[in-house]
Amino acid sequence: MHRNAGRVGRPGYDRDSLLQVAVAAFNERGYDGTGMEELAKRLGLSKSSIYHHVSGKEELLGLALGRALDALFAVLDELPDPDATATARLEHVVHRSVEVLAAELPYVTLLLRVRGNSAVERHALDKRREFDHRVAELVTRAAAEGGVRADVDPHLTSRLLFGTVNSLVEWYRPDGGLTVSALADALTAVLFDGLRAAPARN
Amino acid sequence: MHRNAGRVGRPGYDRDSLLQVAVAAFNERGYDGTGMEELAKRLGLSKSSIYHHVSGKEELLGLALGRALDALFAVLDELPDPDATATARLEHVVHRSVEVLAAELPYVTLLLRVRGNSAVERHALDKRREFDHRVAELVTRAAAEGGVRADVDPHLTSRLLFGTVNSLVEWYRPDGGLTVSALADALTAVLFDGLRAAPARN
DNA sequence: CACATTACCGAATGTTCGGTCGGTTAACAA
DNA sequence: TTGTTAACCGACCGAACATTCGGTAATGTG
Repeated sequence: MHRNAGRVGRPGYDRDSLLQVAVAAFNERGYDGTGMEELAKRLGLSKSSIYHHVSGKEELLGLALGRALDALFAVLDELPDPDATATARLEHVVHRSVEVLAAELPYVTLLLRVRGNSAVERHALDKRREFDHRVAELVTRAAAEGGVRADVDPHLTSRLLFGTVNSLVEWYRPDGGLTVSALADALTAVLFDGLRAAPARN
Repeated sequence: MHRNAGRVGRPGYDRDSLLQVAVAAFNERGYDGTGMEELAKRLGLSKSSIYHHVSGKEELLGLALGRALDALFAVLDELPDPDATATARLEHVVHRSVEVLAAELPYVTLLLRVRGNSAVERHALDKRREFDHRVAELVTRAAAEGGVRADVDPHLTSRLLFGTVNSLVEWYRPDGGLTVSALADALTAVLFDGLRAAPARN
């Protein structure tokens, strides 16, 4: 829990392990519903000691949201196979997003609950909109090349797609016997080939 | 806004229109992030006047959650065509849930964000679990009769299904040019027949 | 051992929170 | 106009809130 080995001075928390505990609390009680007292109790620290590590509650939130956003944008920036169709690339982005969501579950969970009550939150919302926009572009290209059904608007498709992906944070727990890759496979299978489909046909 | 015509005494808010304003505020800033002062400002009332209509903030929440839950459970209790397959019934429940979600959007939105910080919230969570359980049963029966792909676990299917439906509250707005029935049709089409599918084949 | 460095704590700050209370104001009915 | 009913308000309360500050405790290093 306390992991700052190899440094000078009295040992104790580093920012990352502190952040981990804080984010867990934020996710359980909500950011506004979590007091610094509650964080202190979980950390086994006094309230005032937290301010030695971070400037305040809001910085904790900012660090968490930044981590989630970085991980998600990294998926979009993975350089695609130059020969791949937009449809294949879309499928890849969905698949990888599920993996990232699972790997950074608490941070992404917090990100998806932000409402815009402060500058930090509004910045995160802006970034999310940028992400959505880039996915919608990809869907549009996939629809144009005929890889995705034409009777549904690409923007709607994009929202359904990532609505489903994002909804995973509401129930998925990595220790529940369902592996990340199995989950990602099932999700892409259902979304791309349908619930009614016989074993896939790609 | 003030609608209590035909009664005796000084006119003013009734509980329903008050609730409507409160729930809108809760959805914008979060329940914990919304103070009674903020509610008073939106209502054009003083803080203390709110307590003339409801016992407190928590009753407001309880009324809203109850309304959402009643609407959702009513869908499950709609008596099915006795000849219908479980698959058809499942599709109907999904379709109707989208309609209810749209009709009671602010209340359902609030319901889906509850974290369990109080007795009222925990009761709502219990009810939601009951709802999920009844849907999962339906999926299991649909899978048993071969109407739904067998290579995905029914519980997972159920979660993906309602994950997608519930994610609508994050973006759907009834005034956005997309009608409820068009939305429900697109959603059921994508989920049951897949994103890749040519026009349906049921 | 002493020194620098880092981690931590108790007590207090001003502010905001949800909620209470006694009294006033506006409507309708008689 | 008077009585009844319901709606509303300003002032206030204790508790919880995030944050500050002066000081103390534990470590690695010389």
